[in-house]
Amino acid sequence: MTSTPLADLWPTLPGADARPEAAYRLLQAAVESFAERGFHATTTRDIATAAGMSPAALYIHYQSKAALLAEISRAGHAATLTLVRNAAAGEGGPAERMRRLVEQFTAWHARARTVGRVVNYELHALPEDAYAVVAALRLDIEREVSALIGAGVAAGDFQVAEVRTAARAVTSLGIDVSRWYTDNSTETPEELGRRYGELVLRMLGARV
Amino acid sequence: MTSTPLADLWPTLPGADARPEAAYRLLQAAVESFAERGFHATTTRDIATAAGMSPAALYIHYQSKAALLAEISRAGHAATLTLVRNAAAGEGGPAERMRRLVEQFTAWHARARTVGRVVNYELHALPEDAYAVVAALRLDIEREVSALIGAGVAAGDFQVAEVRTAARAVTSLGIDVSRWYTDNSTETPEELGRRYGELVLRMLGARV
DNA sequence: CACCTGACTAAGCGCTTGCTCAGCATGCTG
DNA sequence: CAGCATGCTGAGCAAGCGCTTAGTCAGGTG
Repeated sequence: MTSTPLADLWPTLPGADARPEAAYRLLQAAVESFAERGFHATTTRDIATAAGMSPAALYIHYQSKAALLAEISRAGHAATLTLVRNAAAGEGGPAERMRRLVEQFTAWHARARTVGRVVNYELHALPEDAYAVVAALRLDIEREVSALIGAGVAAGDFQVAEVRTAARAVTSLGIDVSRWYTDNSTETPEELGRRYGELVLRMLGARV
Repeated sequence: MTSTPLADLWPTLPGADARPEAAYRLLQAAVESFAERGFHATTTRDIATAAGMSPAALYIHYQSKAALLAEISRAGHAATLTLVRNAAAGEGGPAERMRRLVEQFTAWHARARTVGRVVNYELHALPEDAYAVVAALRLDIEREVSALIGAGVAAGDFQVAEVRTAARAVTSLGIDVSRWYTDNSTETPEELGRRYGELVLRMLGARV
């Protein structure tokens, strides 16, 4: 049972970057398992069994268990950065763009919470080179949010004492959603996004 | 190198609930290791070596590796609940009490970030009975925050659409601090607490 | 038909894991 | 002094780990 929009991250249709259906099933199984039990508590047998194959088949599609994690983390971070960039670069003033950013950032972390957990809470298990790639993406995300808050302050739309602290708070709220959101949560991802958008604008001192 | 105030959680001085110095050293080593690598990536040899003994010595003081985790999680949650209760029950109106709660909650998650990480991100590794104990404490913490927000709304001091969502946001901000705060962070735990207190009051629509 | 390729499995290797146990030193008690 | 409890170690066991290897089989190509 998953509500993770994995197809958004890894195209299943034939194409340049398409991968065999078996490789896709392994990714899906790894995401669910890493999210539920963590990387180190997940065995290659868990992943392979959930994907309907023997453990050896995993190594035809991926170099190692860590390579699977690296691929999930990279794609998840890339998708998040794209989402943030699109929202921040859209139409409207800083407040309108920030509202859209928080709405989508929050909804994504609720909807794709399994990917979100792997992305945010399994960083320490990444091999060094994969971590470097991902750390750069995280920095870009943080900078994008900081820049938008800075623009709002410059325009007189926001009032914050410290831009970096405010940016931390905004991203924190979204990231932590992937930790606590469950299938039983009464709010839909979109409802939660709208409410968080409202809370964040007030937090930033926006005149609404 | 730790700035975790472990002595607050487990008394080292002689007394009713005092434990041998060796048991305390094991706790300290386990907290650091679980926080940095996670429960499953930590070996009993890691913990024992960091505490300056052989792996076998661990089992004189604790039944298992999981029992160590359970003790850390229980004590950490109990301390957090006490902190929240004291802040919420202090002097002043809802806004003043909420400011104090957020300041202390935030500062604790920055100062004791290693304990905080174990408390918030290693729940899935807890044995079932230990998890039940801890889940009850978490519910109490959430209820305490919700009640304070509810009191503020009733008094006309806060304006929030959904008390539960607002409570989630408030606790989320504090919890997530233990994920990102590091020794290199420029803000002291107390500074961060004050800034977060300010942000939260605005988020709750307090007239400040 | 023979031949090849690519996806896959059964079996298992070398190693690490959590944990146990026999034995040793220390220091308290009668 | 003997006797014993306490805190600990060195050695190592059974189980489970990530990953490899040899081989199977379906399907495409000449």
